[in-house]
Amino acid sequence: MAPTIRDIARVAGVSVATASKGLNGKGRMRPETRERIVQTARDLGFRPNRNARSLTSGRTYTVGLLTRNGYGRFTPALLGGVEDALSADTCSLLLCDARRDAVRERHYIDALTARRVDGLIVTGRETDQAPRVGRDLPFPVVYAYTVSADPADTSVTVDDEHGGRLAVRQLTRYGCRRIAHLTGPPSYAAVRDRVAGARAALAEEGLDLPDSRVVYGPFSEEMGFTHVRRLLERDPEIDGIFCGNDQIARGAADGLAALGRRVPDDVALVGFDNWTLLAASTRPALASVDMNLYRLGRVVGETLLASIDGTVSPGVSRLPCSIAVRASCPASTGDDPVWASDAPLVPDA
Amino acid sequence: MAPTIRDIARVAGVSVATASKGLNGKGRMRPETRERIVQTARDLGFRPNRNARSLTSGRTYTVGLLTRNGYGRFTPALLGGVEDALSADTCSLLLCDARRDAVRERHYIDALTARRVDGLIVTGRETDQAPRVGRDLPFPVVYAYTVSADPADTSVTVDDEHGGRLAVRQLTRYGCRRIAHLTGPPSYAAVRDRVAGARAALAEEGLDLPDSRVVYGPFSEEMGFTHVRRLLERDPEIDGIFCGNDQIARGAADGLAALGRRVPDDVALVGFDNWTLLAASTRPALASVDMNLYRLGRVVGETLLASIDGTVSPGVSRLPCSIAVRASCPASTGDDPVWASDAPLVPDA
DNA sequence: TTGAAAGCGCTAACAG
DNA sequence: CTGTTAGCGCTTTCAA
Repeated sequence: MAPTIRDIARVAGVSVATASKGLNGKGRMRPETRERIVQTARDLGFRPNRNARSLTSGRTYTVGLLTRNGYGRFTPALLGGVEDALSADTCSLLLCDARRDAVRERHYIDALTARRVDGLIVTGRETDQAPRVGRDLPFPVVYAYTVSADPADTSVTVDDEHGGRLAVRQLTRYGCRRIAHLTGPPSYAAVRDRVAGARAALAEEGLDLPDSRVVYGPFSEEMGFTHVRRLLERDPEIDGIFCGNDQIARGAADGLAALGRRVPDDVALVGFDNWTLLAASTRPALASVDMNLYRLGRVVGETLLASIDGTVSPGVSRLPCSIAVRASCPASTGDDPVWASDAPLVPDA
Repeated sequence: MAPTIRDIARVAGVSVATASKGLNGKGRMRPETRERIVQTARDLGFRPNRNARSLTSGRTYTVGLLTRNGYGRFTPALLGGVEDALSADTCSLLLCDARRDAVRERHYIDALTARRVDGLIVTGRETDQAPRVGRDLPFPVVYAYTVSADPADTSVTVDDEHGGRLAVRQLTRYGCRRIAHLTGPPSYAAVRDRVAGARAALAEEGLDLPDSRVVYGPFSEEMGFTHVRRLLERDPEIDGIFCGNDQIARGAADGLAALGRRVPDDVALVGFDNWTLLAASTRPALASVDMNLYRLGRVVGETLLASIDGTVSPGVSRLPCSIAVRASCPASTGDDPVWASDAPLVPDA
């Protein structure tokens, strides 16, 4: 059995209360007494039972992380940020995966409640609004990446519109004038937001993105490969393509190569996600918008800690993206591309 | 404040002890009393405090998951399996990422000890032997994927040698006779084991894999792309390549295309990892060895539960791989490829 | 069938 | 400066 504070007290020849104070640096006592207590604890390998402590303190220093639909490619970076933010307050993370199942989700909420978590982070694979996780929960909740449908909740997500802007700006700075967009299903809020951002950035330059140059499809290489050909057949003047994610961009790069078009000289390419594994392996390497998920995680963690402290900040906040410049759309000279100062400490998969 | 069992007792008009028994279905009591207690608990939204309960029961129904070097591509599937296995015992997962830092690791071990976890799973990105996580820990530990250097510990990992065998068998069944191997750095145990498996399977057919046809390099597309060319220049008779992972295989596929060699007609290709996102997008789609990480996770979870129950099973156990057959090395007719019956419920990133 | 009391490991208010 | 006492929420003998 692990030693308890009573063992420490007995061996150190003091009362339990004194042992407690000694170990926690509270109260006043003779330095030698404290030293003796601490030393005894060390000798016996004493680890105070946090569960017991939380009984009186009311705080468990534990927060739940509920993912609604599995661990995706985005989860690791986010998780890293969350963990770093929480570790500032020595909070631990309790992991739950609801797997798109409302019953499972309810079950996990109950389990977390029974464990008296100090707070909860809810995450999901899409930025779309999702139903809130429950009502009148006995702890604060922060939605990460996914956004709660209830504006009274606190959500922190990515500014996809800004991402779209960045992508297009990179293309126009490189010199592209006739830009197309290959992207995912318009049912995704992220897809719609990126289109809006792209259009806004083009408008600033007096350019446009007509519907004829926007293609929606699955988020796959196949999609990029197939549609880049159709696009260029219909409109051979296209000189830049903003792709909705890196897989599409990779497919487009391969498709352009098959057509004999050079990247970026004939057609420049910008992807989205900055999924290094894919982006850096593409020939040429893909410039790509980075959602800064590590930072998102940090902000989410900090926001939750603030909520636990009672500082409430309801509503949706959207964090800006940055762009990783690579050969598929190099920086124009003398122009500083926006690039995250806080690069992820956690490399992506 | 959340209602306590005292509130239930008071409202239901019984003693705390009776309330406890009533809620837990223990002891004997008049059915109507029990019903009243349960109903009261429901009405007040009572959630028994598990931390308080664990004080007396000694079990926290919480296990730690310590990853030694970040969440990789392999983590999600493994995690899913672990979670499923543990949820059978309603255990929760406490997540920690040591980030290759011994101090961090020690810190997390202490934190988990203070939380009185019932057990610990240690995982890492490589199958290589790694130093054990600590000695005389007050809970059982199971190493997952990574293997503890101490044979007295319990480790569950992948049978890479078997994976190598499967890959080569797929190639020879398709008809390949002159096989080469493009793989990662030989410093990885996985790399060495796969080579050994490949050689063993070839020997069974009276074939061999001379050193001249084995190329070690980084686990990257670049590597596959570059070296497939060199390999075929030196030895144009090669008709099958076993690649150490899917990235290398993808690079090799692209390289072969650039050389004008058809896959699989001229050269068949088998990858490793069955990373669907990559393998299915390659043209042609990649046949690939699957490590069944979801199942590994399940077995790890079950092993840990067994250890907690006192059933000790020290040593290293290695789970077999399976192979996902795709166009780059199709199945020969009438031959049943080995394919996992327990496909991952958790799709990969 | 029910309840009083003790105790799990720890903290905190109050005396000594 | 140190110890006694009470109590956090729950379980578990043991009496009534």
